[in-house]
Amino acid sequence: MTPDIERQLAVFRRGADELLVERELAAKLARGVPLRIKEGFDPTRPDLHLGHTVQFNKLRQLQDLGHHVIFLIGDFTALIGDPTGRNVTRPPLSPEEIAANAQTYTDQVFLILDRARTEVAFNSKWLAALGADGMIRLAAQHTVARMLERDDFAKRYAAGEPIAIHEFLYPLAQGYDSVALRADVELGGTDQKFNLLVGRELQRHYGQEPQCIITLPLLEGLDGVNKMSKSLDNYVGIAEPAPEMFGKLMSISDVLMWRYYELLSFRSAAEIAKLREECAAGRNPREAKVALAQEIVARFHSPRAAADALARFEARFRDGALPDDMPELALPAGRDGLLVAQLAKQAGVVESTSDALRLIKQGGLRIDGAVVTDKGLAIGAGRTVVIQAGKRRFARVTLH
RNA sequence: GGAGGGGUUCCCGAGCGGUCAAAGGGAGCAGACUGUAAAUCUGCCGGCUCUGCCUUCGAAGGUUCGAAUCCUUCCCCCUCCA
Repeated sequence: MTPDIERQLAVFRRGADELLVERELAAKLARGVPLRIKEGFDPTRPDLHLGHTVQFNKLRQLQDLGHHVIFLIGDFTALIGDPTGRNVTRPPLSPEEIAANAQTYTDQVFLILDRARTEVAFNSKWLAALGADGMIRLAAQHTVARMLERDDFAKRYAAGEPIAIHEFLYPLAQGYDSVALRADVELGGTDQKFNLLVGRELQRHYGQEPQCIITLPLLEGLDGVNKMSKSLDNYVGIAEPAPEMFGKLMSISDVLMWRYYELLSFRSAAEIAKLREECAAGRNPREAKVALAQEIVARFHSPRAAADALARFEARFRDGALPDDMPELALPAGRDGLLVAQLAKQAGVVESTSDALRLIKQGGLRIDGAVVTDKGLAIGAGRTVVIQAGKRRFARVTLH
C-alpha cells in the first residue's frame, strides 16, 4: 500500500464509527481515479441542524482529497419516509413540501461543502422512472426475513408495534440509489448501516462492484439523550440566528459538551484532550463551553457575530440586562386597564392565562423588572411596559 | 376467515362506576442556588371571565343520579391459528 493511500484511509477513518470494507476501499483508491462518494438526505424537514453537519464535515474532508461528492436529495424516498430509529410510521409529505425543503437543503449545505465540486442529484429521477413493475422487481431482490434483521424493524416487531409494508421499500429504494449512481462509497449515520449494506447487496445483484460504507456517530440533541432531531425539538439549526445558536450551545450539559467537541469541533484531538484535562484539573468548564459555542457560531455566521452573541449572552444572563430586541406591540387596555395575566397572554409571552397565573404564583412574571405578586394587577391605557415571563420571554407592550 | 389483546393528557404508562383534570416516569416551564440557559433542590405542568366553571381518556350513540371505567356500533393497532 502506498503512503498516499495510507494517508487517504486515515482521513476516511477519522471520527468514523465503522468503515466497511477497508481492503476494498484501499483497492478502489489504488486505481487513482476519484471515487464517487454518495450520501442521501431526505428533505423531510426544511432546516438542517448540527447533527447533519457531522456528515457534511466528513464529505468535505473527502472532497478535499479530490473525490467526487454526490449530495443526493431523497425527494422520492421522502415520500416513503425513512423508518429508521422511529417507533411510529412517519406521515408522508406532500410534493410541495418536499420541493421547498429540498431548496433549503441545498442552500444550507454549501456553508460546508464546496459548491463547485459537488454534484446534487434527486432520486425521483430514477426511482419514479422505475414504475410499479420495476419496484416489484426491485422488491424481489430481498426477503422479509432479511428485512426483519434490521434492528429497529426487529424491535418494533418484537414489541408488537406496527410496521407498514411500504417501510420495507425504503432500504431497497436507498440501495437502488447506489446502483443508479454507481457509488463507490456511501456515508451515513450509524442508524443507516442496514440501508447502506442493502446498497452493497443490490449493487452486486446489478453486476456492480459493491460500495464501501462509512458510518458516522449520531450527534445527541440538546437533551443529551436522544439523537438530535427537529421533531424532538432538541436541535441547533445551522440557519438559526447567532444569539440563538450560541444560547442553545451554552445550555448543553458539561458532559454533552465533550461529545460535541468530538463530533463538531475542527480542533485537533490533541487540543481537545488538553482542554479536557484542564477542566478536570479545576478550570471552569464554562470557558470550554464558550469556546465551543464561539467556534460553531463563527462557522455558520462570522467571528464577529460570535463575539457579539457572547457579549449579549453575558449581559442578559450574567448581568440580567434586557435583550436589545424584543417584540413590541400595542394592546387595548379597556376601561379598567388590562389584567397582567391577559397582558402576558396577548403579548405572547405565555401560552394561556392559566399559564400566566401559574407563573405569577411562582414569581416568574415581571412587569418592568418587578415581580408581579398580585394577579389582580391591571395596567392602564397610556403606559408602555416590558413584560417578562421567566428569563427568556420578553415583550414591550403599549396600552391604549 | 377464526380466537384473543389493546387504543388514556406532549411522550411512555397506571387507572377499570363516584374520592379523576386522571398515579408514576420522561420532556417542558418556574423559583432557589450556581460556574451557565451545566449540575442539584423545590414547585408547576388541559382551558377559562380561576376559591368556581368548561372541555379531555380512538369515534359516535346508549345505560346510570353519576362513566376513562359498563353496553352497542364503527375506526385503528397487535398476537396466535388458518
